[in-house]
Amino acid sequence: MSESIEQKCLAKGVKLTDQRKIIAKVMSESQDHPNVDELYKRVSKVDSKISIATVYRTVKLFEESGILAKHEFKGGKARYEELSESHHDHLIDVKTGEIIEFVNEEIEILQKKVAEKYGYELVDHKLELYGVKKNPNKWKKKYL
Amino acid sequence: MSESIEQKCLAKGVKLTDQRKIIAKVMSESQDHPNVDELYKRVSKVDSKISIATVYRTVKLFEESGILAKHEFKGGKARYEELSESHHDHLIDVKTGEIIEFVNEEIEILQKKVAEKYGYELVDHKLELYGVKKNPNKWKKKYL
DNA sequence: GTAGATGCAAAGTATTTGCGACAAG
DNA sequence: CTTGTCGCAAATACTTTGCATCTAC
Repeated sequence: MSESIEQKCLAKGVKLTDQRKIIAKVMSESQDHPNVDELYKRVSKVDSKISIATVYRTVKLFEESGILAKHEFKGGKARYEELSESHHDHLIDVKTGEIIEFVNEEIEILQKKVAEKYGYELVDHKLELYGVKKNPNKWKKKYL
Repeated sequence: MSESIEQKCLAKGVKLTDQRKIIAKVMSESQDHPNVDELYKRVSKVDSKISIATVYRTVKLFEESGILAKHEFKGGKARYEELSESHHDHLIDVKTGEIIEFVNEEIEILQKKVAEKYGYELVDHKLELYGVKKNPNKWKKKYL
């Protein structure tokens, strides 16, 4: 396993309070991409006295410290996930909201090239694919 | 030139009021990607009685009708642009906020492939590159 | 001990909506 | 005519902030 969020905080000089430890732990254990409300709910189960203001302040701090990634998917609330060493992008199922993480090195390279073509150094990017699940049972159509 | 926004409204059965005509015209003439506030300002110059609620309602309607594209660039307000037949993505200068439109067919194809790999049909996507302008005057560094 | 963090409630920002008056087809 | 739109102000949703208190280092 890689560095824990707590370790990252120490490394970046981010003061480790009880609240931050709890939020860090909850995020670490989250396999999905919770929004602040959802995160607040999960955190509240551990310590019900933590305020939502602290959750907002903490995710912002963690994001600025490169510990969490913030995503603003189409028409939804901001969602967060732990930033890992391996970069990935997202494929969102528009019907179910399910999120699939994927890596595509070719696209990464092409993005860099596009930026360079215009005289820019790529510092960040956002790639989101929105799709609907293909029906593998084509035969069903025959009965409609 | 391609179809005007007014023509598209007729084609889609969107009722053409004076307010919508003005908003359509202002958007057509905008070469940038205005947010609602900015659009409201421009529209107000033509008819100061138009309310911002109407501007919000109209851009939403136009977006749903496939007439305008809505963008939610990092940490900013939603911005709009006229949807043209030629799809493009955006490269955003993180220092100046300048937006460069680009087309990259290779990336488009790869995106489709990624979606297919996971059993999805791509219905939409968002690709935003964030960059800083490279300094072409490398010599400057010598004097720092 | 002190700079910075927290909880609370209030304020901010962006956007949506209820409603009576009004206008397009 | 009738259905949908407009302007207005109030409401909503999400996020930030001022302030007094508390805590990690």
